[in-house]
Amino acid sequence: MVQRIENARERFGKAAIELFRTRGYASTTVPQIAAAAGLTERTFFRYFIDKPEVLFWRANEFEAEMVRAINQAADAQPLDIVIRALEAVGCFFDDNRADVLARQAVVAAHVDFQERELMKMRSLGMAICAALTDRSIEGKAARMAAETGIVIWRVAIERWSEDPASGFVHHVRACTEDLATVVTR
Amino acid sequence: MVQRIENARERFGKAAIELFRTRGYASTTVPQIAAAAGLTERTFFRYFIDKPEVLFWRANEFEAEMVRAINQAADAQPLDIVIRALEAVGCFFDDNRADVLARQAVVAAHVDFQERELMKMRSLGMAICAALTDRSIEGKAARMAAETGIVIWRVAIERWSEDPASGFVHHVRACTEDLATVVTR
DNA sequence: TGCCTAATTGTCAGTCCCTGCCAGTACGTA
DNA sequence: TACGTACTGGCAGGGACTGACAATTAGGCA
Repeated sequence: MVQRIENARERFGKAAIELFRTRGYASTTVPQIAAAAGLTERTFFRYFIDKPEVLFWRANEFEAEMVRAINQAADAQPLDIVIRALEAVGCFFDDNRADVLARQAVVAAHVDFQERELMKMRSLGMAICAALTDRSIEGKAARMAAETGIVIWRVAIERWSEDPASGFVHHVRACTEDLATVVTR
Repeated sequence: MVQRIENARERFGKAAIELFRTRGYASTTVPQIAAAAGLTERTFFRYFIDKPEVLFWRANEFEAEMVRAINQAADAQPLDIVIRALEAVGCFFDDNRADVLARQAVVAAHVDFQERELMKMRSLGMAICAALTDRSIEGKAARMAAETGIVIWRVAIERWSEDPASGFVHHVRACTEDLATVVTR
């Protein structure tokens, strides 16, 4: 009766995004997701701390990649290190454009997901800041570079979503330019 | 038996922050908050869309003040307009330091509140961006100035909380300096 | 082969958040 | 008086989430 399931996390994730897309977030219950994945509600809550987390567990892996990219980057000004790391990791978007857009559509349609996405962004910013200070970059500069990097990241993703022609790196650089223009006056 | 209550929102708010502070967020139930406020659970959910919102309903008033300050500001570069508005509105912090710190301690201690705070920040950023474009500031510059303003705002509040000596405006200006240093390299 | 342990899943009961619905009360207006 | 509007209480119920315990599987070891 009880048998071990391979890739339970992925199965929950795929079932959830499909149900959220077709029926909406609020009218999809956790038991429904579990049934579609061939598991139970109780098991769902063993893999995810709550309902929205089912769409965000990959973000943790992404954060680790960003930290690794910062550690491996050549010495430079703080913000340049962050931007290079963004460019290095961001190729994922160009390679998986369809999946990313589908997930973004679901996230954009439900407040619960937007809240969670903001928390992941915050976590990413703190991780970037910590990685910079580990490179013996002064605290205030590290913090500002991390926060600025998150802003560039967010706006670049937004523009990239609406522009099928240009790659992600292009938008990162364009955003950096716009930011510099606004800040230096 | 049923009598109209004056300032129900404020009563809920005060009762909630006191209970959250003493017993913690998770172990404080909505019926407990309602009882402490002399009202019922059902009425609580008529004033607040959910449990965390009881600590954030003032943020909406604050956002309106920011928009007003931007509308009334003299012509200048986009980011300067935002920063002047922050300085104009931010005196509230110096005037209510004790209350602000008490509320911040509760928010910092519970994830639910941090999520909600990030959403309010996002909403504030969008409102600032809209107010700037209403002043016929170009879209990309408005967006970047708004996002940058939010970063300055967040970091300035953080530093202000830990520094009883300096006023809020001082930290806004210091953050702006740090940001310019990081961006211009 | 058989036993033991750890890890995973299912089952069940229970708490809390939040909502819909109906009834009761206060207040203003005609 | 009659009526409408706004506010509140009470009750029932669904859905999110947790704790405790049982059942199954996988793997190590004698």
